[in-house]
Amino acid sequence: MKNNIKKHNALTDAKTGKLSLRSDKLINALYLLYIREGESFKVSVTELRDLLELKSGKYGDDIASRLKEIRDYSIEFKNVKLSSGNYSYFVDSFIHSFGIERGARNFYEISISGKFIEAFKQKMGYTPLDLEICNKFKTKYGLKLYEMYKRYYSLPNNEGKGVGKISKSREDLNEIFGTIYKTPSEIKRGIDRGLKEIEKITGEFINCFYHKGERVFIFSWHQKEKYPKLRIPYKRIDEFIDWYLNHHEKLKISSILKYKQELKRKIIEDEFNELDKFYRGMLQWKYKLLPSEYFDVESGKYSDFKN
DNA sequence: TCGCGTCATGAAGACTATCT
DNA sequence: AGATAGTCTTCATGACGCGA
Repeated sequence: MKNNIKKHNALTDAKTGKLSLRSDKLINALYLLYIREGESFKVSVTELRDLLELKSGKYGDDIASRLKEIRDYSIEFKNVKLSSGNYSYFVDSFIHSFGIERGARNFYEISISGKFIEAFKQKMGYTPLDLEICNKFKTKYGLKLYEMYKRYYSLPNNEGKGVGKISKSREDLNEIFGTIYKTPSEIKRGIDRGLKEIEKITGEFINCFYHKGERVFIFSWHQKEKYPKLRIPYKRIDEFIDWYLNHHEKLKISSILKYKQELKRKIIEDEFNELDKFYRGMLQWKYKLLPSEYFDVESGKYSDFKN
């Protein structure tokens, strides 16, 4: 079973740093259940234990107290628009309620606050997180930084292709971690521990240094190319497929959708033999451009152009 | 050179996970 | 449950740079 979850960015950003590490992980696990089961569900202690990848043992009391911790941890929202109305101020916590039915000690009845999730969804974007990886973290610095890294991983930036970058002030990081460090060096010690752990667990190396002038920590990392074999700009693919279908001798195609999907896959994997011929044709006839202006002989790739 | 703010560092003690 | 190793927080201290 693969426990991939999409954790909302706001949930990643939420000031959950004040919660203990296991409670933070528990939120991730509960969010997975929420996606799977809806707002209310019953879950066994054993299943939660497995989701948290804890060793076998009795965790009933421990998990119960953490559920209470999350239940009591409220977050403030300002100016949110919910289905129930517009609020200038709104306070809620992730767990709406949880209970243990008499005679069913090993089951929790949990109700997640839909309004809370809805309030979070005011913001854009989701961060895909792998619960199995998240659960390997032993330090909250590692976990919080990893969540941040995954969130910002492919964000475009000015540093040129292949590099991801994000800067955070000491105040930002104190909020993320739930700490009150007064100096960069103090917080850097935690960052270093966290980044070291990320490298150990995922093999991904993230660089971090303190920029004295701007008074921010700058995190940077190498972005792997998403489609290393693709030779034309990604955003031109659909346009090119249409061009190809319109300028190719009539094909007998039973499902145009499936045909397009397969063609796209071939283009991305660079298995489409007529790519150069037809892409050059499109450049020439549709845009009056010569491929020599946009074709890099060394890499065999076409760079993008205006229009 | 004095005062000021900023900072790095060590140390102490609290906390946590894990093993037996 | 107790021991232990590692993590985390906080504080005191002194260094550093900068402008007056």
